[in-house]
Amino acid sequence: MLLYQQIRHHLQERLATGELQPGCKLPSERTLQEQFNSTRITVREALARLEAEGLIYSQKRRGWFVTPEKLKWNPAKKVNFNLLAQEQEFTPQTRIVSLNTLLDNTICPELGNGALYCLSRVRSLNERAIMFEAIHCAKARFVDLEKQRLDGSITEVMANVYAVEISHETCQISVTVLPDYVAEILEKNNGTPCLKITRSRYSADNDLIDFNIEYWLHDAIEMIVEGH
Amino acid sequence: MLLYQQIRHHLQERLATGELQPGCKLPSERTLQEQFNSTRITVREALARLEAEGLIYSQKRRGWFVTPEKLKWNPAKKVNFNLLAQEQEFTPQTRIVSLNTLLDNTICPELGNGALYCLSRVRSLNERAIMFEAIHCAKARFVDLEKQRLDGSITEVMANVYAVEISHETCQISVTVLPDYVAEILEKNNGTPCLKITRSRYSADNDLIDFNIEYWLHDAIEMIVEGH
DNA sequence: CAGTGGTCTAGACCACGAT
DNA sequence: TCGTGGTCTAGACCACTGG
Repeated sequence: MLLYQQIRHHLQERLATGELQPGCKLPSERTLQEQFNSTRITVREALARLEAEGLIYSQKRRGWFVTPEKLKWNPAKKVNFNLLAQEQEFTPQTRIVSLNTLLDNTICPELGNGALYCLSRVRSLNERAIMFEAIHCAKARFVDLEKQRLDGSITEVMANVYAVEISHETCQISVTVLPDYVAEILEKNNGTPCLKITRSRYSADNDLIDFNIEYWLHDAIEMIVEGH
Repeated sequence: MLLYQQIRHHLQERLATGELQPGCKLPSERTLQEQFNSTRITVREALARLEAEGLIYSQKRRGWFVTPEKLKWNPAKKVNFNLLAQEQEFTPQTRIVSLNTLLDNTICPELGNGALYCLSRVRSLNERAIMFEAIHCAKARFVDLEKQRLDGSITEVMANVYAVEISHETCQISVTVLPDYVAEILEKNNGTPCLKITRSRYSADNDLIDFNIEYWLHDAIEMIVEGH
């Protein structure tokens, strides 16, 4: 039996029995190294696999932790992140990273030639940052967006303030790694796996209203999809 | 700039310019090591990140290769793998791994107490194995399933031979790693990231017809989801 | 300040693939 | 048989965290 597999299985067992509870800190790499008469490289081989599996995650230079419950999410339904999280007994939080104006639209031709807003936010569950998103919409359509509350549901701001209703959307979902600048913002190592979701949202008459890019930590979300 | 980042960016660039074409083999780890005056550990650090990103993949002890195009797939639609693949100009293939009878159903209580069939298959695109699935259904409902063609659409066999129509389904989708036995079958290293999809399919009167577990290589699939 | 994880060196042996 | 990737050793220095 391979050494890193032994370490991996040892930790898996301690996770399965509940000896290591969600959120709690694992022994340090050097402790594990001694315990298994091995080296840090080999220990990290095991940890990397557990991380890919979604069982543990690292906080930069702080240590390794047991992954909390995943948020269950149905991408086909209009989501309100805060409500969804609360239903599942998480404490959600949204932090605004920036609101920029892009003078020339190179992101999404469908949104026209005019200037765009780009709203970047980080969302957390129980103090753990799990998602970064960049929301793009036409500045002309949402004048003075910066004067609105932007840490809640954008869908609701669009509906209530600008009378723009979202009727349907298309998502593309793939598995990749956080772009380096996103990893920085989420305080993750570069190369951290994630789900990338790009989302185009339309009005009833098929006008593109906004175009969003989301990066979810791969171990923080589980999708539910219902087919006809 | 970190050394493994330099190596990573160097390869990313060669991928972006098309110098390294989909399917083609990368230089060996030892070649890269010399080229960057580094060590294999560091080179592999870069390769691991490119793999997580979905840009390259490894074939066990054969080398590293550029990832081909992804299959685009809408999980909310009834899929026929072969048709879907052909539409996107792949050559699909299905290999039957095993058809077992499970005498006591510990997999899925909803399928009743009776014996279950468990059909395991591997699906490939252009000779690359990209998915493993285990299909579970009640033996009593699909007697002599082993006498049917099982390398095509099971949905069609159910409809045409057994007059059982699937009306709707629920999927759960998460990111994890291949279980070790699946990694073996797909000839991947253990710890390879994947999309895990569990799928429950029902008849119009809400009878559970089958319960399936699928493991897709994370770099082989992109999902499209449409929301109301 | 001590301890942590992140990065890196310079080797080694093995099983397996290609030839 | 030779080259490949897979695993492993025994160290090192650094940046950062936490007390």
